[in-house]
Amino acid sequence: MQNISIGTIARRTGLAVSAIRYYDDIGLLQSNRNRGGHRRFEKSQIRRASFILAAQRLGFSLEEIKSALDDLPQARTPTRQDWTRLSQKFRHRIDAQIHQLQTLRDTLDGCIGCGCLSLSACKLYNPDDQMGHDGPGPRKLIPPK
Amino acid sequence: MQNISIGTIARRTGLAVSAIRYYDDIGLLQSNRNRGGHRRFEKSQIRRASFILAAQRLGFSLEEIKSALDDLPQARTPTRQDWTRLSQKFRHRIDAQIHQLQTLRDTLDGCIGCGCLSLSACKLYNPDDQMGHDGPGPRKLIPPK
DNA sequence: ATAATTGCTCAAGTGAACTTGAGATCGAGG
DNA sequence: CCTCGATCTCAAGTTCACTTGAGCAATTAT
Repeated sequence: MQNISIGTIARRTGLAVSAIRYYDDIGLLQSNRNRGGHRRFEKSQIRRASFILAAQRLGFSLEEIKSALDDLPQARTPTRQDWTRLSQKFRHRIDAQIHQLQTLRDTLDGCIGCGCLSLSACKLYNPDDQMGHDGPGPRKLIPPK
Repeated sequence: MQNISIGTIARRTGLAVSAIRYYDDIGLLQSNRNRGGHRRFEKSQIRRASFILAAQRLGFSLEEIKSALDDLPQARTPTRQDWTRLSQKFRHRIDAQIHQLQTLRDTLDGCIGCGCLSLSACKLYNPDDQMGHDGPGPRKLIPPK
């Protein structure tokens, strides 16, 4: 019910105003308009925006983040419990990523020992036997599991 | 001294032929031309290409990878020692990344407990007090330390 | 009441890392 | 020798996640 401006969201989250507008356009954030046509956000959108930032840091694409946020109730303002549930999923993702990196590190240790770096069979280079990829554009850093 | 074709490099590394050409164009890989104008690669370029793939998985940009590879001797074909040195730097990077994620995870644990997810002061959302960023384009996943 | 600031839209641009397509040539197998 | 697949070049297209700019309207501060 609190009506806050796009500038306030920007200040509170560190996002650029243009980015917030973009998120609004693609439906990642929700806003209403006042009579003058300016966006008015509910306070809970700050939390949402911050979540987006945190999720990006973990390698989620906006698309993925959007579908994660779809878990939240749209009818009512999400409770702390709703967020905790989401955060816990998040934690699993972090754990998975740490695990991936550890595997990579161990494999690299092996490679340093064995000098196999040139072999295309090396696990370091073929981590998932999933080398071909799916179209143009930048490659994803750590492939969405 | 071994002359291998672009297709062979592709098969051995899993890279698309077009990607290899691209890497060649930007100087990430080196090739000579035969009389017909076709690229001929030395075998050591396979190792180089594989390294590029592995480094990408860790979040290095091609620019960064290029400068890392500049450590290798250009005069002679890199020895195993040369590669081991490079790989060890690599290992540090992995360790750093794991560490970053662990910090994030611990912070998240704290957040779940304290319910602070909405606060812009939360460390999870302001991991580096470095929220403003530097231009257009996709955000980097895990910012280059 | 008037500045100064903030916000609006819409189209176009950006950077990374490639891919796609057209049209032509090269080279290995039969 | 001929053919078919591999390669070539060059320009243009693609995706993501935004930013920039122009031109104008609404809000807020004085």
